[in-house]
Order: sequence, then structure tokens, then C-alpha cells
Amino acid sequence: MADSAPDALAPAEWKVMKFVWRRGRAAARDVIAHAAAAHDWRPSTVKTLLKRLVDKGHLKATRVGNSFLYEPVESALPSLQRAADSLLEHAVDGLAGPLLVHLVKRSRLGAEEIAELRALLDARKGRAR
Amino acid sequence: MADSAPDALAPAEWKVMKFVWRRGRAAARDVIAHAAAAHDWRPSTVKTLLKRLVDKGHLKATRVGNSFLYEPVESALPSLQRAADSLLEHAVDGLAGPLLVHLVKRSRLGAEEIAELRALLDARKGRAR
DNA sequence: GCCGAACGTCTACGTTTGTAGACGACCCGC
DNA sequence: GCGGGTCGTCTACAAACGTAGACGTTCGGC
Repeated sequence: MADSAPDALAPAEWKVMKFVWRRGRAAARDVIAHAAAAHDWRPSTVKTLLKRLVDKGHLKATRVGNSFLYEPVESALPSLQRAADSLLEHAVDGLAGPLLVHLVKRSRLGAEEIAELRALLDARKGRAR
Repeated sequence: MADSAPDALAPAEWKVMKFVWRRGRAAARDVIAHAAAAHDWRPSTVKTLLKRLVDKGHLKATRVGNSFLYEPVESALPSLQRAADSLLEHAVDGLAGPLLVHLVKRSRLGAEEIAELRALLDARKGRAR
């Protein structure tokens, strides 16, 4: 059974993870500085979140000197996909379509991504369902 | 101003709302029966959730006899869209694309919806961003 | 007109989340 | 070698969530 999917992220945890994912890895001080500016969080708040994220298995902490270097255990995509899956589970009836339309409208997509999605839809077309 | 978006739904609340959305409206007894079968919830649990949903403004309760008839204040789509928006906010970097790809793969779409999405992507194509 | 079944409300309690202070350990510069 | 600053841990507490029992009210059937 292995460890499989870690616990889902709470909103405040997403914010921390998002920062660490962007950096690749970060020291507490970086996260603290960012969170102070972006969310007006006190250092203690960030420390607590970092610890919880390590406990939950989302971050790996490697000792460096007197402190830790935090890095994501997995890339952002799997977590996003799991969140997306649970979103889809909530889509009643035939709302998956309108929901996708909404998402596409709201997304900033590059030309390549648009092409990829089009290709995917074309492949789906024949054997829809 | 006005009342605007109600609070976000918690996981257990989504389950209740999903049922009510499908029915259009429902009496407590219907929800209780469904939840007992689907989630093994005690009647009290469902009653509490129904009350919280009414308090949060997701359900409207109209007295009918000795009980209430519950119906959604808004259709499922707006709630789903709000959930989708918060999902997109978590999408770091250029992950919106892969995320959409994942969603399209996981979704059961009809031919018409596929056509609509394709048209949308075509329109996006030129002035991709 | 009374009784039982069903309904909604109140209360409860453990867990998770958001937010944060206190404190002891430790490393680096002087 | 010492002191100051930084780090992580422990503790705290309110609010939200998940789950549920107790209870008073009330509607419908007999």
C-alpha cells in the first residue's frame, strides 16, 4: 500500500506550498518574509504551518546548520490533480462541461497548451463518453 | 454588495448539496435516507448539516406541514465555479495547462460539450496570452 | 381528542485549521 | 569564548467541521 496520497491541503497550507513550489526549496526565513508581505502573517504562524506540512508529508526538511531547508516532497501537479478530482466529484449531472468551459475561460493558457487541449478533444470526439 | 457569494462548502456539505441539487428540492427524510445509505450517517448528522446549510445561505427552507422542504438557493454551477476558481489560484507557474488536460481526461463529456470547448479554444488561439 | 412518529433545535465533543506567543537550543561574528 | 539573533518546538485558543444524542413540539391517523 505504500504511503500513497498525502492528506489534502488546507487553504493556508496551499499558500505556503505554492511559495515553496515556486522556489523549489526555501529556508524558513524566506517563507516568513514572503508570508509577512503577502498575507500579513506573524513568523510563528508560518513556523506552525511549515511544521504541519512536514508532519503531513508535503514538505521534506533537511538540516542545514541551525535550521532546515524545506522542499516539496512532490511537485505541485499531483496535488492540483487530486484537488481537481475532488472538484469533479462534486459536479452533478452534466455540469462537468460547463465547469470545464468556465475553467478554460479563466485560465491563462499558452498557444501550445491550447493546441494540446484541442488535440485531446479531437481524440475524444469520436468515442465521446 | 448585496449578499454575494455564500461561504464555501465543506466536504460533508457538498455531499448534502449534491443530493438536493439533483432532486431540485427535498424533505429532511429524503436526505436522511440517502445519507444513511450512501455515507452511513445518523439522522442527527444530516439534520445538523441541513441546518448549517440553511444558516450559511445555501439552502432555503419552506415550511410544509410539520417539516421543511429544502431547496438550493442557487444552482450547482456557481458553487462549482467558485471552487474551480480557488483551484486555479493554486495553480503555480504554467500548471494551468496540465491541470486542464487532466480535467478533460477525467471528465465524461458529451459530443456537444466537446464541440463547445473546441470552439472556445479556437477563439482563444489567435490572441493566446 | 389522543398518541405515536417525525421534525427541527439545542447541546456536545473530538479534531482540524488559523493564528500566534513563549522558550530553549544553537550557530556565527566579534 | 560569549552574546545576540535565528530556528524549531511546545503550548494555546478560538472558530469551523464531522458526528451525534436528547428533547420538546407538532402533524396526522385512529
